[in-house]
Amino acid sequence: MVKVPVPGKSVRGSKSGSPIMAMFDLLGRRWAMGVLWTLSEQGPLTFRALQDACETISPAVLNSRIKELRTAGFVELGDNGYLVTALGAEVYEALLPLSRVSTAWAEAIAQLESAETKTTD
Amino acid sequence: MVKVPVPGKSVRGSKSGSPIMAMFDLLGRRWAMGVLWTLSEQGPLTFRALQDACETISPAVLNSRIKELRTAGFVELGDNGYLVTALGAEVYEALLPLSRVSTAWAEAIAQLESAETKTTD
DNA sequence: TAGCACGCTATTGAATTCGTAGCACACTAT
DNA sequence: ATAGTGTGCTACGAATTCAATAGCGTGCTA
Repeated sequence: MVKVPVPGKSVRGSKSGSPIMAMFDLLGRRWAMGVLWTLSEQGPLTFRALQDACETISPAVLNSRIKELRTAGFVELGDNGYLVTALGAEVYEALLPLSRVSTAWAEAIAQLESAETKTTD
Repeated sequence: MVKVPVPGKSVRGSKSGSPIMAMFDLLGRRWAMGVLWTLSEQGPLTFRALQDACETISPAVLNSRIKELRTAGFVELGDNGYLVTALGAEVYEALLPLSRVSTAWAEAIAQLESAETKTTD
């Protein structure tokens, strides 16, 4: 039995189960976004290939996340391994802006650190 | 001492600390996205107001998330309570597409359930 | 001095995650 | 048939994280 957040049911952050809060509950778990991201970028991957791609994920957690993402309808198991569904691809697309911001974030931090080195310019 | 993922350092999913993986590590924690979302939508909120807005978050976790989000530079404490920074606002904007997808997701699930009721149309 | 609201911490127990080992199954080559 | 390999996946104990509640220290008001 897997406990997966579903929009419409009570989830963390919303007793009414507003879709965005259900999404946050589902994706706000360790590795959830990373697995979806990796699977979207590196095409169909077997369980072990996916595990390798995630570098440090344990099979237990990977299995949990896969079950959750499959229940949510974001991921499915094909002949060549796991792959994202059409809906999962949409989620991936929705994550792209976050990637852009993360780059800006990294640059902001890099500047902060170089500023520290020269005692605040 | 707070352990916050930072792009460039080793984070979950990437030893090299790729920005997106650092972002996933930071936002992929319980309530992280929910707090940022709530704060972005409901303007400056005091600690307790924010806690109420999140319905079921405990002060310990809220405090942790706030510290992490402040360290990341997404949130700051102003005169009228906590509010998102410019960078935090960008993250919120980047989360908007996810909100749209979550609605589509909710509709897909609603259809699945009504389909179940009438034994697959 | 007694309330009260603020941000926040301490504590204890539950839930989640981690890391490792290994199972059951299928396919292949010997 | 038997050994080897790769598959998805599970079990287990330890470590980490989270939850729920109580309460601290401060500043304000009366």
